[in-house]
Parts: sequence; C-alpha cells; structure tokens
Amino acid sequence: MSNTLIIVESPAKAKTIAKYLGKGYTVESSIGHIRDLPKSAAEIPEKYKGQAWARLGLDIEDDFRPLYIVSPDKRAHVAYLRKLAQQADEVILATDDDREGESIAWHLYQELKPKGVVKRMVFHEITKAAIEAAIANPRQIDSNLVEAQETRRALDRLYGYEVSPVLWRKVAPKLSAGRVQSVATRMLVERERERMRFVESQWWDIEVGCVTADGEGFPARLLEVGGVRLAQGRDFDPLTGKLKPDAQVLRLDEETARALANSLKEQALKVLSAEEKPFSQKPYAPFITSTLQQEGSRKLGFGAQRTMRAAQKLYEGGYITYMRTDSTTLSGEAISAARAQVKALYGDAYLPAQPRSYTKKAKNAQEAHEAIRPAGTAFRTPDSLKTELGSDEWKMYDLIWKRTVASQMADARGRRMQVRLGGQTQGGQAQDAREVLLSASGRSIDFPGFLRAYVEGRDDPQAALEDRETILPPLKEGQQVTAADPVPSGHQTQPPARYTEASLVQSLEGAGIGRPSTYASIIGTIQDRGYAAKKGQALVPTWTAFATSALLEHHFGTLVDYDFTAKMEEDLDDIAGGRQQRGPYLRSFFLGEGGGMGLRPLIETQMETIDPRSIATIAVPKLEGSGIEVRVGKYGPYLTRGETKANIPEDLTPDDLDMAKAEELLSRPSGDRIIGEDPGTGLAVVAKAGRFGPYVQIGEENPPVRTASLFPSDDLATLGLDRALKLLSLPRMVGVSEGEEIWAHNGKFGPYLKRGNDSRSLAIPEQLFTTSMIEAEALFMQPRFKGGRGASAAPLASFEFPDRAPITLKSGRFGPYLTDGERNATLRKGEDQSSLNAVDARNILEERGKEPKKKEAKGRRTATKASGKAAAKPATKKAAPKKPAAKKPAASKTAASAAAKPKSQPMTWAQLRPHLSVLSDQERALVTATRERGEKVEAVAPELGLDVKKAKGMALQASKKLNQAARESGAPTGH
DNA sequence: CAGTGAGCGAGCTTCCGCTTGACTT
Repeated sequence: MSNTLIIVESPAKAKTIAKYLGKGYTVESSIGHIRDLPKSAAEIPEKYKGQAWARLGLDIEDDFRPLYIVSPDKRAHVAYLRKLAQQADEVILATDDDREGESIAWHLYQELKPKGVVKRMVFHEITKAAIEAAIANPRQIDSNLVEAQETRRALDRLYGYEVSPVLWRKVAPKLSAGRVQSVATRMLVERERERMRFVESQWWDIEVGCVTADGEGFPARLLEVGGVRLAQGRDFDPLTGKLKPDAQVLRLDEETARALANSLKEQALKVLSAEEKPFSQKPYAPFITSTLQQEGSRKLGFGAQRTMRAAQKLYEGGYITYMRTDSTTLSGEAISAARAQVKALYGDAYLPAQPRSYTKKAKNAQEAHEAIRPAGTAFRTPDSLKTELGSDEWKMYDLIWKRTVASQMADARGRRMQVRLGGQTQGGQAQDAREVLLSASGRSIDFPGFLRAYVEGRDDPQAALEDRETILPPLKEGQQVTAADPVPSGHQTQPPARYTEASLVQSLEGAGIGRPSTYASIIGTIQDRGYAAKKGQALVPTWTAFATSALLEHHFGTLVDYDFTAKMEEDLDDIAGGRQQRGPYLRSFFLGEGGGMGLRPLIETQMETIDPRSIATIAVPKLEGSGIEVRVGKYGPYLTRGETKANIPEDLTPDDLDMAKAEELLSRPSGDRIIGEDPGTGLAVVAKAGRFGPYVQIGEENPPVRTASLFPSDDLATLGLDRALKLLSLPRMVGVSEGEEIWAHNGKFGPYLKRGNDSRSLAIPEQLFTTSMIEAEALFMQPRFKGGRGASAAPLASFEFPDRAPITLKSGRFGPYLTDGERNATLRKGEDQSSLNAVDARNILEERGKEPKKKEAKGRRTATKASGKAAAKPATKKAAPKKPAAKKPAASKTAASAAAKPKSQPMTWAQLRPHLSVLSDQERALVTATRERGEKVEAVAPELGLDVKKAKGMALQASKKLNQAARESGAPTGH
C-alpha cells in the first residue's frame, strides 16, 4: 500500500484533513515557517561568523543570497518531518495558497529532501470535497512566487536591520524601524500632531421640541435665521478655531442663542415640506481578521491579542474556521448552513432568494483561506455551546455566528423622513421678527432583515434597532405646529480622535500594510519599543515616537510613505509573475542601481549629517516662539528654556502640553523636590537630578550643607525622607585599623572602603551600611583588584589542558567570561557557567575568543568592505603579555610614538569647531569666547549671566562634549 | 551645572510573517 505524506501549516488543520482522508495518508504540519534568516549573532553558524554580511543574513555581494537556518525551536520538529518524508512514497506540500505558503513549501522541499514523488497542492476551504479536488489536481512549486517571498523577506530585513542602527546612534539604543511598525507609528504621530495643532471653539445651536395640534411631539433643529445658515462644527477651521473664511454662516454665542430660543417659544411653525424616502441596507460581509478585531473591540471590549487568543482556541477546538484571513468568501457548505439557520430561526421572510456572495477585496489581499465562520456543514448555535466554551470563547463564537448568519439574511428596509419647518421669531421692541428655518428628520424601520441578528458596533441588536428609529408623527405640507420648547445648547469642536487598536488595524489594512497574522503583534511591537502607550482604548504616541518619526520622515521619507508597502507589493507581484527579477530589484532598493532609492548610500550620508540634537528636539505648535523646547534625552522627555530644564511627566499626553502646562512644569524645574526636613539642621532635604545622576542634598543654598548620590536601586521620584537621610549619613566610619580610620564611601565608581591611601570596592551599595570591621579588614587583606587569588575574587573555575594554556572562568563587569590570558570570550545566554566543562570552555574560547580590544579611532568608511580579515585582526603585540597595551588610537603612526606619548593628542580647535552644534547656546558662547578669542572664563561668565563656578563646570562639560562629538564623527586624531 | 578611591575581556540591540506550545509569574 502506498504511503502519502501531506504537510499543511497548522496542526489543527492537519487533524481536520486527516479525518477526511482514509488510510495511506499521513497528515502533518510544518507549524508555520521552518527556516528563516538568523535573527541574532547567536544564530549565525560558525562558518559564516566572520563574514561582514552575516549580521544581515544576506550576502549583498553575492546577489543578496540569503542564509537560511532552521529556527532552533523547530529543529526537532523538522527532523521528525524529515524522517516521515524520507519514508513516504509521495509527499504533498499543502501549505497555504499564498506567497508565504509557497515559500514554506519550498523550504520544506529543501530541508526534508524527500525520497519519493513531491507534489504541491492548494485549497481554500477545508471541506472533504475541496481536499479531494486538490489532491486530484496537484501542481509544482511556483518558483517565481517563492522568489517574491524571498524578496519581501530580504527587503524587510534590510530595512529593519539597517535603519534601526541609525536610530540607535541618533535617538536611543534598542529602538527599531521597520516597513510596518514605522508607518504604524507615523500614523499615531500624525494624528497626535493634528490634535496638538487643534484649536477648539464653541458654538451654539437650538433644539426645538415641536408639538402638533394633536399633541404629538417631535424634535427639530434650528437651521437658518434670516436666511443665513447657523454655524456648526464643520464650519470651523481646526487649525485656528475660527470660522472658515468662505463660510457664510451665523455663529451663535450663548447670549444670542438664549435670546433666540426665547423669541421662538410658542411660535407657530408651518411645515414647508415633508419628504419620505425608502432605503435599504445590506448586511455586512462575514468576518476577516481585521473586522473581527474591530468588532471584538467595539462589542466586547477585547484588545486585538485577546480577540485572537479566543479565536485561536475556537479554531483549535474545531468550532470555527481559520482566524487569520483576508478573504470574505464563504464556502458553499457555509452558505447552505447559514441559510438553513436563517430559515429555522427567523423564517422564510428573512432569507433572500439567492445566496449572497462577498467579493470586495482588501488591498493586497491574498485570500488563501475562507472568511471566519462557524465550522462544519451545520452551524452549532451559541446556546448549544454555553457549557462547552470558556467565557471569552463563547462571546467570540456568538459574535462570529451572528455575523455569519446575518451575512446571509435579507436587507433591512425602512423609510427616511425629512421635514422642513418655517416660521418667525417673536418681534418686539428690541428687534424685529426674523424668518427661521428648522428641520426634523426621522427614520423608521419597516423590515429589520439582518439587523435582527447583527448590528455593527452594538452588543444588543434589539436595543440598537430601537435606537436607529426616530419616529416622526405624520406631517403634511402646510400643517401648523408649535415650537413648544426651544432649548439652546452649547457645543465644542472636537479634535480628531486618537487611534485605538482596532482603528489602527483598520487603517493599516486599508493601506495594505501588515498581514492578518501580524495585526495584533504590530500593536505589541510599537508598545514594547516605547513608541506608544495605551490610555484606555486609545493609543497615545510617546515623545520618542515623535523624534523617531520626524527622523524617518525628514531623512528616509520614502520608507515611511503610506504607499511604500503598496508599491512594494506591485513589484512583488511582478516578480511573482516573472516580469521582474529579485536581484535587480534588491540592488536598486539597497544599492541604488538603476536609479532606485539606494538605502545603503542613503544611510551612509544620513549617519554623517543627521544632527542628533535637532532630532531630539520636538516641534510643539503651542510652544512655538516661546523659547521653550521639548527634547527627548537619556532620562526621558524634558522641557528647556535657556538653562532651565524640567522633566515631562509620563502621564502628560503630547496634545495636553500647552504654554500654561509648560510654565507650570518649568516653575519647579528638573524635578527638584523637597522631601522633608533634616532633623539635625532643620534645613530642607531636596531630591535633585544632577550632572552625575540623581542625588539628595541638605539645604537649598549653594553650596549645600551636604550631598549624597542615590544608589542605582533608588528612584528619585519616590525617594522618602528616611532613605534620603540614610544616604546623607554617608560616609560612615567603620572603625580603626592599623592606626587608620576605615570609611565607607559612595563614590564615582560605586561603593568602596577607604583606609588612608588604600581603597577596596564593595560589591553591593547596601554594604556601605552593613560592612563590619572584621569584613572590612578581611577585604583589605585581599589584593586590590579582582582576578587575583583572593577568596572574594572567586575565580569561578579553571580548566587544565595537556596541549594548551589553562582556561579560567571569571566573573567580570559584563558577566562571566573565559580567558587564557591571551584571548577572552564572554558567555552567552544559554551557556550555563555552573555546568560548563573543559571541552565546552575550550570550544567557546577557540571559536569566538577575542584579543582584548584596544581603543581605536573610528575610521569606519573603509573598514567594512574591502579590508575583511586583514584589518579586523591587528597583529599581536610582542610586548610583555601582562602589561596592558597603551591606550592609544590605532590610527596613530607608529608604535614608537605610541610608547613615547601614551596619551592621545588633544584635538585641535579646527577639528572641534565643526561640532559646535552639539552644544547649548550658553556652552557655545563660552567655548568660542575662550578658544577663539582667548578670553578667560572669569571674564566671560558675567556677560552670560553665570557665576564663575558654574561657568567653569559648564566649560569643562562643553569641552568634553565637543571632543566626544569630534571622535565619533571619525575625525582623524593625528597631526 | 553636588563631589568622590582606580582601572578591568564587550557585545548586542533591530525587521516581517508563518505557526504553536513550553516556559515562568
């Protein structure tokens, strides 16, 4: 008997298909992609470690050849599949019928190396008939489609892994950029910018309760007075809060509105026109992933992740079809099942004569699956599953069931009534009577159709139906009514609403960005990276998002175009259709060949030209011209005005930052906070953020009575008085030893003990308070530095070898590492220091041991490409191995000069000058005065309104900053 | 710009899409 192996993507799907097929078939799953580019250094195979391109996983020089590895957590499963594949007579690759599915099939083919016949089959619904038809009509792997996927993968990698480092350099480490997340972030930022520019305004209108002669009431609204239309929200310019210049309208203020309402009271009105128009409404299409997430949010209040988790459970339990889809198509069996249920539950009147089909495609839809619907040939009703399902799952099933059934129900039908009423205000002494025009509209539903089962955005269809009706009494032209109860009401124009998870997904989908399988995780990513935070349902972009988005918009505009993905998709379609080639496309995109965007050269220029300081400064319209700036810094966002700084609290959203708020924050600058009173002196204890980090001080005068740095575990914002006083009690005298006092200090490099001219570091700051005399003396018995034979230095392990120098495991600043005196290797995560044996130690050190790095000037421009190995490994120095190499830029000319002048040459003013932009105005003024005009700090300080001490500190800092900027820009350090 | 005792192995961060458990809290 022959033996056929069918491989699909999802285990749940495999189970279902196995049920349809008889003996001779084994159905297994790949569980998604099985191979990918290495995602970090740890995943790069040894063989490629040294290659410059290995970090990308794409060999640029070799036609962007990808380096694929089986993901570590997939190895066992792939081995299992390989075994099955090699035993099978026939292997059918039945992954999804889309770009990614085709690629998975190809990777399976490559990795499993089947012995027998290999075929490819596809299907779009999981029914017995569909599967059998697919088996009967196999095809081959479409290599063009695979190429298109590979191109997509490469482009995303190049974008993500090349642009992110620009952000690390110019904004903050660990940030990220990507084709999808950067556009998503930009959407949030642009919406928030609209809100920040928004100027709100007030307007009034008048609701009039009217009554007919028969005493029937209905609501109407005042439209016009004296032939002029009343202003409404849309007549105001959101940027100025003023009426749009071309709006020929009357704006009511409160006083006029009240007067007008009074003058309308009990006035007679005449019906000028009464129109009635029938309307009908079609049901919504069955769910796809994005609409499921939207309705999950609107009706159930679920976030995207929660919706998907519930749907996944339902799918695995066989209750619904696949939940990651962009197709609204229902299979034949689903349509029959839905129609049967409509008939049974609502009757023939609710069943349209013909089944409905939904064909409107989302942008870039791939349509590998059905719509999301209850599974099977007969839908189980939610009621029948009440006891079977968990709470979230049941609600989700109920939602899906209703939407699916409703999608096969009849249109809703009803009538809209539009009534115009005319009259006059009461004339009097103050003013003449004026013509007024009012309108009333009604809506009645004659036949609810699908609305009986499902109303979008509403939990309870019955209540929603009632809301949708506004019944007007029968009104005829010429009929008289009375304006019984005119009520003025005030309104404010509203800024555009922030995105929610659901509306962001909707916008992304609308632009064809992201895929059903990633919508939920996109939201997770932008929050994880600190680009957005949730506030209730709303996604609020952070100041970091503003800085990042501005950088990308100004310097990589094409990449954050809302159309970027759409254009890419067109090209990918061309590649899939054989009209374009992967290689030239990527060369054009990355290298700029043939006039393409040329990402790499662009990054090279931008790395040099982007000014981090201006990128960190965020434009806030409401603060324009005030001299107040918003910046994102290492410790978060802050405000500056001249030299005054103030942190921006986390819970302040960007659109709430106006002049008043800024003044308030700046009036208590940089988080200076009085914690309490020092019982010893009666002076205030103040928490401050200083040049060297957070600290507390006693007294508000300058100089303070005493200061103390916080420990890393302390939080400036929450530090209490007791703790502050404890810190201020340092240094502590531990005792007297060898005729000298031992003191415990908290210093620049952390906690330490001092005895005369000798010192020892402590491991933990808290030991400053606890170390006893005995412990202190024991510590001074030990050698000064770690790595010696002392017990506390703890050489963690040592391995001896017959044929090489011994290797020791040490604990260092960056965690445990191995060394043989020549080369060192830090342990990576996953390498357990306690279970390490000699063989492991040797392997690790020999594989990736590195000679201690010497400080090197950054001449990056040439390093990457041409010089590979030769430049990467400087020749070992012949000097005595124990002695550390002199700190000396590698760019210096000779070893002799290095020995003669162990310190690097100071930079010349000419070298420093181009970097003046990194300084603040005051710093710049100081530095130019002293270095360019040779003036003394003492002389310049008064002109700048600084006291001399402050100015000297500032000048020192400024000089450091300048030097650093010059070094980082790769300026040569010689001559 | 609060002021303090020296000097020791860096290396990694990051993308988008396709899929589930296996982990710990």
